[in-house]
Amino acid sequence: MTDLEQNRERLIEKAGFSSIPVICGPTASGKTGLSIRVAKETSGQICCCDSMQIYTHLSIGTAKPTEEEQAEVPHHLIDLVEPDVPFHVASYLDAAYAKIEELLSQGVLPVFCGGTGQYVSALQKGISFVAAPVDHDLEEKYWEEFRRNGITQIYEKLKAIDPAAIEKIHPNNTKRVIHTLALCESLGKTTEEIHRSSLETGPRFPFTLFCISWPREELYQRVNLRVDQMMEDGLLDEAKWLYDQHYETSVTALQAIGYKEFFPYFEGKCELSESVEFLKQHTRNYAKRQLTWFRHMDDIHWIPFDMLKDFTVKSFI
RNA sequence: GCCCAGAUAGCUCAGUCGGUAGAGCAGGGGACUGAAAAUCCCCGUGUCGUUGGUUCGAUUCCGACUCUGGGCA
Repeated sequence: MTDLEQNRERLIEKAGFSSIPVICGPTASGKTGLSIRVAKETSGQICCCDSMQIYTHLSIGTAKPTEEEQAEVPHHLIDLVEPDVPFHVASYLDAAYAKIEELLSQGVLPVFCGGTGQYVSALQKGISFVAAPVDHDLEEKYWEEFRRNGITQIYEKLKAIDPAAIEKIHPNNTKRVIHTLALCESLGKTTEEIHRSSLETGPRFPFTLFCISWPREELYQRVNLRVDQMMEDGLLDEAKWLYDQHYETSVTALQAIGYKEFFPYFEGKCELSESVEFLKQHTRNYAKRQLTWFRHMDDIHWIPFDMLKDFTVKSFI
């Protein structure tokens, strides 16, 4: 019996459902509200699946569930680390699997909710990341080389040790070229070998994915309105706080949409209204990229916006 | 009222020494195995303001008109 089958039986026995629901959707699609309803319907608790809500202090801009929402249903996998602590998919998976175990031991169904396609996908596919992290110095060495000589030699080097990887990575994608090269060198394997072994164990738990869908125009309107609401809720102070930390530029939290857009304003380089427009713009762009992830995921159930209020999860899980 | 500069893609603008045009952004599509709210790839027909003239041919040159900036009264 595989891990997946065993865990499915445990899930049924402990929580009364045969799979873990995952509420996906682009930003501002209504995931939080739906996940709370699903959690209530199943007496479950919510596990966030979001690469920015895991940071403390970043709350308004990341659309983290509010205190009131968290009071309705317990939320997990948010506020895991300070904004300057490195965090990534592998760290997320460790935390997620631990939390699932914890909830199951209490007989509680985890209800996942989030918009980070990479995290959702890693859960769904059951990707195992090897414990040894990539040699940071090695990666830094290649960045240094890139700054001196450009990407060509680095790209050729990757081509020599992993010709198949080249097929999938565009030379302009510096970040990925360098990371892949450092990864292959650190592990002494090709990406194909790394991918194969990462999928050997298969999915740990059965997940059932849902995605909320809106007509594009309406979704963008919702994004614009939500940004205005965030401003009323005090986003600017939160962004100022982050700015004032003067973290190193490599800190991931500084990439969060809803913060970086205000930095030029704090530096007197643009008007506040311009920052707000950029923020709306970037959020819309992001929503589109999220949809690309979800559209191409296997076995995902689409919930049209006008079916949202009648949606119940029981028949699916 | 006069003078000057503009008017070209949804926006900002480039360009065509006369042979019907292209960048950035926006928008659309896509990729994604330790930064992923990141990073990267692909997609450009639009009465070239209106109207006369010159010309085989005008978005391009010339005139008038309209509108928008700026200046002078």
